[in-house]
Amino acid sequence: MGRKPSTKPTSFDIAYLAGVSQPTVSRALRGSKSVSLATRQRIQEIARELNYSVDKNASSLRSQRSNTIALLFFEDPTPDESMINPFFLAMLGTITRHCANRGLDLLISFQRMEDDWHVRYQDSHRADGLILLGYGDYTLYKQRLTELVEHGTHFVRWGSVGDDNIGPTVGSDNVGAGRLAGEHLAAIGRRRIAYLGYADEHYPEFADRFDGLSAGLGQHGIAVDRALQVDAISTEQSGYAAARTLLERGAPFDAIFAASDLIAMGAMRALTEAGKSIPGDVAIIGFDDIPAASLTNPPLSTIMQDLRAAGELLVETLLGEIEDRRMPPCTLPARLVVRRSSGG
Amino acid sequence: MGRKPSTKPTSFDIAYLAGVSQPTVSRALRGSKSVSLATRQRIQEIARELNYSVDKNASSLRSQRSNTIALLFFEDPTPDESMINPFFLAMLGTITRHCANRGLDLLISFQRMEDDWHVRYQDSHRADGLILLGYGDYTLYKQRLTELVEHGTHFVRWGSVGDDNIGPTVGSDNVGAGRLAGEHLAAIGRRRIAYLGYADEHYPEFADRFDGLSAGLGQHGIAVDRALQVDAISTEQSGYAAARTLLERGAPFDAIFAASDLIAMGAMRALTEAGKSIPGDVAIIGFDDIPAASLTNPPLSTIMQDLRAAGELLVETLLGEIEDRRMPPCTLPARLVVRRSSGG
DNA sequence: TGATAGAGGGCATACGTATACGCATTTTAT
DNA sequence: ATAAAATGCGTATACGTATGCCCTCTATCA
Repeated sequence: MGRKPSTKPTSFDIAYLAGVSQPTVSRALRGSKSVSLATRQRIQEIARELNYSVDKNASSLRSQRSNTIALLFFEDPTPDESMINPFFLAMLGTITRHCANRGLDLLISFQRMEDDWHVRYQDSHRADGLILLGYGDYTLYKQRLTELVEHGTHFVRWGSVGDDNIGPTVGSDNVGAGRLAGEHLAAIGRRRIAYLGYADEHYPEFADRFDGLSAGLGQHGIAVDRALQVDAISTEQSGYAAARTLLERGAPFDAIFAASDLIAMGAMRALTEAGKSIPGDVAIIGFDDIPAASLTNPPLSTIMQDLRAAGELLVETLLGEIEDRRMPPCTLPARLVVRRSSGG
Repeated sequence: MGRKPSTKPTSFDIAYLAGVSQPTVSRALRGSKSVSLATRQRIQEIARELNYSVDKNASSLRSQRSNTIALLFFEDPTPDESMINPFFLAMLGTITRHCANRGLDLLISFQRMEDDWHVRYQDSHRADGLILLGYGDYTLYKQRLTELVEHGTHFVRWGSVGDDNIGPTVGSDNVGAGRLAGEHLAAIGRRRIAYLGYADEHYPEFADRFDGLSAGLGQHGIAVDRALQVDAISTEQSGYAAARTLLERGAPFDAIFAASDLIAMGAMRALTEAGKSIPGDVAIIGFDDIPAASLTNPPLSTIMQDLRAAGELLVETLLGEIEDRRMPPCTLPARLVVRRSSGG
């Protein structure tokens, strides 16, 4: 049945019909001022009639610009290979949308850390730049980032915004967000606050959140007890394990600030199993506001990041890198969402 | 022939170093048998040393094949624009992975139904074909699919596999899955089974599930009461509304089969508000096994589709279209996952 | 021995667009 | 009035690869 009857029209076909040269067609379709308005309109009209569309490969080859960016995930390997942190999946939505607004195509890959991202994407001219997402062990991928910088690859990453960033970085104000959590927990009368999540250089974002928590509690005269901090990465399993460790340590606590919602959800499971009531015995606050956060029992208080702004800023920052107009580092505000898990 | 080491190496540079012609380099790198093994290896070695990578644009332009496919979402507009059904997000994972295995790049867009997909992707040679995902109103996008077919666009869609498919379609055995649900509910002693979800041509997958349910119940001598069927689309809000409608109708029921997990979750909220116990008063089964399904209270029984096979089959079927070796339609088996919401 | 085939690789060219440059023809400035 | 600048467009070419065709050389076979 219905095969393409005629061959795809080119700019030469349009040129012929319009009685001009091919370069004029090219200029007209890109809206160049050096083609008279009348000619431009005539050409665009013909293009529309022919259902013409610019060949992306030829265009990119000639202009050395693909108007495409690649989105890559940089996460610690998990047992369930195909699981991506829901938070980043949500960010995917805002990124695709903003790319569409800017006329960019988006290439995505869920492959874990690879040696040759720059080769696979930038060097082959598939993409003009990369967006790197994920909560991964920073000490592990620092090296890789350094290589990207040295190679001159254009990229931007989501992470902790600080002075020692390797490459341009976009992220939330994790310290401020941690402070919000601390102040809220203090305000509802909690005094012995546990923190589940790494608090060191392996996960700088988590460390920032911990620092913010300390600061927030400090304002209320509460000191953080290091015995109430347990390392965890951003998975439900890890959160569960961390909470069990916390319980086994025996030090009393009446609240938990988890470095991510997945951790918080794992902790809730452990607490429930241990017969603790939430928020009666232990108030809990998570981080990210993933869709599942409002479905837990009780619904989880959490920190909501500005996904929309994040997506836009990532894309804009990357475009800045590509077009050689570096943007100043900046950090996005986050909001506290109080639900029942912290006695809202 | 002095080449500046600073600029990106081309196949000519390699040819010069290897003392052969550029076409030979091209052949060697693609593993052509018409280049001797020795020459091939020498060329590949040089390419590695130079960190050479084939220019994707030039390659695609010349060969008229981009080795890229585009993934597009076809869903009913929701108030929250950036939300994509979690089920399809999960499928995204298996699709990206299989694309990677096949050496394909994946372009994604969350834009809703557009008029010019074929123009934007296939006609411009950005992609060799399209994958269409989403639970959308079939009567609305039928027309669009027909246009794609007439235009000769290569695509495959996820949906209800039947005889009257417009374009190649891949999907689960929705009828069989519905039957599983029906048999299970009958087996645990339920007799008055409600169905939440469209059951007509607007949502053929949902209709298949309903038909399967009827068949499954029929085997146990139970007839479905049309008064216990309420239309719903795949959102939590719609599920909530449908359950409220069901309650208001007043007809007694002791089980609900929801056409999707989101619908089921909305229904659970409505039932809980109405003071019904789950599964005591009403057993519930959903469909999709989204991550949140195991987090509800009680955990939701559901139908698990084979996401891995789905991703692979979508990609392979599309490749079949592109390479002009059409694959026979086939349907994927689904499993029942019993959790507490159906008294497991 | 001459005809033949296959292996290995070069030559020329096409893919479709964008852009530096040049050249008339106007318009503006002097 | 004339030089200078602007307008509007054509000419020529480059982007980097893949492929059809042809040639050479050796091995094979009758």
